Amino acid sequence: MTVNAGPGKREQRLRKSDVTRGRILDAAAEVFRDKGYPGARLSDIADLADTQAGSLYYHFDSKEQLAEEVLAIGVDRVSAAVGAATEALPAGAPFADRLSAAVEAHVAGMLQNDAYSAANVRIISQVPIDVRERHLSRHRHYGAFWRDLLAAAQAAGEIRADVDLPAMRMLILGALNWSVEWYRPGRLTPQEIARQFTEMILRGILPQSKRF
Amino acid sequence: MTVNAGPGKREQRLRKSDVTRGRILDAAAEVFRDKGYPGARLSDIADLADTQAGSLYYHFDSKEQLAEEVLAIGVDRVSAAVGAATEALPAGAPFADRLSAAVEAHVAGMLQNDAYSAANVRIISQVPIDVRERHLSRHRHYGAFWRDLLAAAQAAGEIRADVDLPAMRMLILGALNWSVEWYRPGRLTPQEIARQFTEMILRGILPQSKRF
DNA sequence: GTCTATAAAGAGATAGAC
DNA sequence: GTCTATCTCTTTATAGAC
Repeated sequence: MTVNAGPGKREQRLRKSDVTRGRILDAAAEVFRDKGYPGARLSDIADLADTQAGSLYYHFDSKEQLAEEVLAIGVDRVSAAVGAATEALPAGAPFADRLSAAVEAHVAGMLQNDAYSAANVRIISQVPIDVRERHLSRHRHYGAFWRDLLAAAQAAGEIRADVDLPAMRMLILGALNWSVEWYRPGRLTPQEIARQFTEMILRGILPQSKRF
Repeated sequence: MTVNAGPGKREQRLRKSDVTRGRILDAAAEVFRDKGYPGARLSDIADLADTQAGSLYYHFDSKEQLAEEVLAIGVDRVSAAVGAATEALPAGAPFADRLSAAVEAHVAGMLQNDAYSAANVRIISQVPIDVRERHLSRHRHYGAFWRDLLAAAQAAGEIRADVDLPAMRMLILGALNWSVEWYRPGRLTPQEIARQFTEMILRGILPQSKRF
């Protein structure tokens, strides 16, 4: 990061502009998550960020650009969290542990961290086509993490050979992403949800006696 | 159904009004599925139904009412299809068969039947609160089918006792509903997707040697 | 940098002719 | 029953004061 002479003080000091910009982005993520892209009004975002709709345009060019940044942050954060969680495991850790760590980090991103990752899954299919296209490379990057994780595991004999990996990836990510639609704080915690999901994916739900 | 003297001909004959109304509903389901509730314009729906935006109001009071009927039809149809598929099985059919039939019927509703059920999952979280509340009883009715199916199976020892049933229901329905977001005709057919999902849920993905 | 005011466009909904 | 025209309201975006 380049040193910045700054407005009076030393370097490092956050400019007021950046703070406000961040507050607006946070608000946008929350509103997008709750109302979707077309349903989110700039006035909703401004209200939540304690400013006026017109003032947003000092920091952002358009609603589209706001969505684009929320999308990027959302996938980057969940990607980083999931990557960090799996890389923290010992080198030769079994697939079951890797899956468990990845699932738990992804669920946390959806349900208990900031709103960016949940907003991402909510609005990705609703934003204008050009925004979605510019977002595609980041999206694929995260998809590749899962593809690689599963491919390595199947190659190592840790996933049955007859399991279709794309279907498995969609089952897992679908179940995780859908949690945004139904989860409300109360019964199961995000960690418990992650644990239950991981166990079902690994072992299935049949009792020993019925396994085939 | 009451006999209707009709406009000239005998009873039974579909009135022109009903045909048009149905065409508009079909169009609305498709547009809602593709653009979400706030993103769908009445002009989009009118275009697809080969009529004018203003003409919709002869058949429907408002955009909300249109959404309400699409929601109702969507859940009723998938509910009926899933119910029929499971009831077609022999009386004491094992849980694996019941689950397989239910999953296949639900996936078909999402991916290859008309657009109503897919529209339902796309807009349910986006419609005005009062629409959602009026829809709730139908939604719960379908939810109860799955709750009962899983509860009976666990009571009969066909699902491990330590599986959390609400989590299992959300895993299954999440994976199935999310297919609306990623599926494109091409590689796997809806039937193959259903089969892969069912197998993973029942058996998990570990090879025999790694099972625990 | 942020505000207020307002322009410009788009959406749902209504009116009245046919 | 459907169309065209239009009303009204909302929303994104811009302009200019402070």
